[in-house]
Amino acid sequence: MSSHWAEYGKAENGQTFMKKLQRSFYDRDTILVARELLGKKLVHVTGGLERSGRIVEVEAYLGPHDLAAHSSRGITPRTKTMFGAPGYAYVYMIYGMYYCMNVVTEPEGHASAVLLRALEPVQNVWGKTNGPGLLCQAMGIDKHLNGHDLSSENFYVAPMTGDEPVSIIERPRIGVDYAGPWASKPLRFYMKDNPFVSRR
DNA sequence: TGCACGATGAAC
DNA sequence: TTCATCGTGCAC
Repeated sequence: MSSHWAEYGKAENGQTFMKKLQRSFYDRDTILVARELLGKKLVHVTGGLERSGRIVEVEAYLGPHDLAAHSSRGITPRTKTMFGAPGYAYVYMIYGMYYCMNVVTEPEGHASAVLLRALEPVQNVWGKTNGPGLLCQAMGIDKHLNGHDLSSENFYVAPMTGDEPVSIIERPRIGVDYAGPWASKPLRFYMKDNPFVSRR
């Protein structure tokens, strides 16, 4: 795990005061990445304001063969990011009023991703974060961040030391009833008893 | 060029 | 259970 942490932000005395996940973290099995994202911290810096939240709920979308995944319809202008390299944000508009944020996983062309569904507020987050649309709203995430590199300085995921999830619950994904046999697969993961998950 | 429908959230 | 609201994908 620690090999996926990139140190940055060296102080003048040589001390490292921050770490973040690097591309190798995302370039692995999607279910593994999804589970390991639980407990990590999503950070977004805009206009000098650093907002962050602990990831407490995610969903895995495995690739074109996964009928619930956007990539199952092939490469389109929207899904282009999902077909790209790992470690980039896939952000899209849903229902004409909300944005959803994913993290692209596995090697380029694999077209898999992890949807971030809920956060526990950590810093400078005021609105609700218990749902994919709400967390984007509260974190100031919108379409201009689609395709954004998550190893960048203003938008990334970092470990929260000594804050690993105790127990992970697996359930079918939300809102994918149309996906036939893929609708019931347990690809939604959340931290047991966490009050910030979108649904129980 | 038109149209049905969402990886949602909130109200009733 | 219904509705707001509009980009996307696919039919015509």
